[in-house]
Amino acid sequence: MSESEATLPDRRSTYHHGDLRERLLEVVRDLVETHGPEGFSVAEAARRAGVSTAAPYKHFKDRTDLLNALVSDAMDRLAGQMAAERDRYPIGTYEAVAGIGQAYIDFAKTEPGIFRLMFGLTEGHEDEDALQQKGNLCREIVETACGACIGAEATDQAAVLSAYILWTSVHGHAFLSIDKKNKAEADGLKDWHFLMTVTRAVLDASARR
Amino acid sequence: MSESEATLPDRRSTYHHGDLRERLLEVVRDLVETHGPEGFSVAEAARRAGVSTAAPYKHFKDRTDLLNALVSDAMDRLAGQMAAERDRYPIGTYEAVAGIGQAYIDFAKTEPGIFRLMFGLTEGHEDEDALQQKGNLCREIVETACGACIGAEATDQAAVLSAYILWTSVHGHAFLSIDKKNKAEADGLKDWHFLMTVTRAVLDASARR
DNA sequence: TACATATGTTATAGGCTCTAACTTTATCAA
DNA sequence: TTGATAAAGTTAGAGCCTATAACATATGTA
Repeated sequence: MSESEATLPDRRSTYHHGDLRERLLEVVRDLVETHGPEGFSVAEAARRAGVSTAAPYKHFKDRTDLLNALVSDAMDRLAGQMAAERDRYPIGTYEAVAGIGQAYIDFAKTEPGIFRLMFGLTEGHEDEDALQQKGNLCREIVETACGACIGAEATDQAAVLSAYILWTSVHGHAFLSIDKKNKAEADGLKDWHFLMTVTRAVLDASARR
Repeated sequence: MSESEATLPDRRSTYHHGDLRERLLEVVRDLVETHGPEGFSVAEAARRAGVSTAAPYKHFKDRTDLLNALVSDAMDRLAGQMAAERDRYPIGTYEAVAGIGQAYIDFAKTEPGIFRLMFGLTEGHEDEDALQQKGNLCREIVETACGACIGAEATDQAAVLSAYILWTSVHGHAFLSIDKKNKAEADGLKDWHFLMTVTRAVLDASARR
C-alpha cells in the first residue's frame, strides 16, 4: 500500500496544507474501510495526504487520538441517520423502532471498518466522556421510540429494558453480519424481516407484562 | 511492558524449549487479557517465554497465524462451556436456552480480550474454514436447544430464526457489557434476568406464529 | 512591521514483524 | 552405534511504524 491506490496524494503548492486535519480524517476513513480497522498507519495516512509522516502529530496527540476523532464523528453521523430513519414513520409505531435498527445495520454494513472501531477497540475510549455522551444520545433515541410504542416514558423501566434488548439484538445482528457469521442471512433472512420480528417479539412481550 | 510483570520469563537450561508452541499460546492469552486485544506483540511474547524474538516463527507462520491458533482454541472452550451449562437443565426448557447464553456471556466477561479477537478482527479469519466450522458447532447448539423448546427440528425455519435472534441478542449483550456501553447493567439488570426475558419473548412469539 | 503562534519539515531513537543464515539438538534408518 | 536429516533455537538485519526534538516557514495580531 502506497500511492497508486484509490485516492491520489494531495499535491500542495503552499507550504501549509490548509486543511490537513480534515483531510487526514478523510484519508483514514478510507484506509480503515479498505484495509480493515487495524490496517492503517499514521504514516500511510500522511503520505496519502501529501505531507511528511510527522505532520499529523501537529493535529493529533497520537494514533489513538486520531482514531477517537474519527469515531466521534462517526457517532454523530450514526445518531443522525438513526433519527432520520425513525422520522420516516409515525411516532409510536413498530416501524419507527425497526427503522432505527435499520439505520444502525445500514451503517455497520456501509462502514464496517469504522463500526468495528466504534465498538471493538477500547484503547483510549473508556475515559472519553465525549464519546460516552454521544453513545447515550443513541441509546435515548431507542428508549424514546420504545416508550412511545408501549405508552410509557423513555425513562420507564419497561421502556429501558425493551430498548436495551432490542439494541443488543440489532447490535449483535450488525456485528454478525459484517463478520459473515450470520448463516440466517446467507439463507435469505432480510434485515427488515429480522427487525420487525424482533421488535414485535420484544414489545409485545413488554405489553403483556 | 517487559519482565517483572506478572508471569516471569521461562528460564531454560536446555537449548530447546521443549514446549514453546503451547507456552507461547499461554503467554499470549495472558497478554491479550492484560493489555487488550491489540496490546500484544510477538516479540513480547517471545521475551516472556524466554526465547529469542525470532523463535516463535518456527511455530507460527506469522502474527495472524498465532492469533488464529488462539482463537481456535477459544472456540473449542466456548462450545464446551455452552454445552456444559445447557446440560445443567432439562432438555427443552427455557432455562437450558438461557444457560447457553449465560455460558456465552460468562466467557465474554472472563476473557474479554480473546472474545474480542474471536469476533472483532477478521484479518485472516475469513478463509479459515476450521474456524468457521467451530462457529457452526456453537450455532447448532443454540438451534437444537431452541428447537427442543418449540417442538421442532433444529433445522426447522422457526428454530433457526429464533436461535439467530437469541444469539444476536446475547452476542450484543456480551459485547456491550464488556464495552461498558450497557447502561441497563449498570442500573442493576442481571444477566439471568436479561436472558430469561429475551428467551421468553422470542420463543413465546415463535410459538404464537 | 515584528513577534508569537500555528503548521510544516528533516532527522532520529527505539519498537515491531519477519527473513536469512547459522547452530544446536533430536530422530531414525542403516 | 552412527551419521544424515529435520526440527527448533540463535544472531543479524531490512524495512516498516510511532513519536519526539529541533528547525523552518507561514499567518495573524498588536
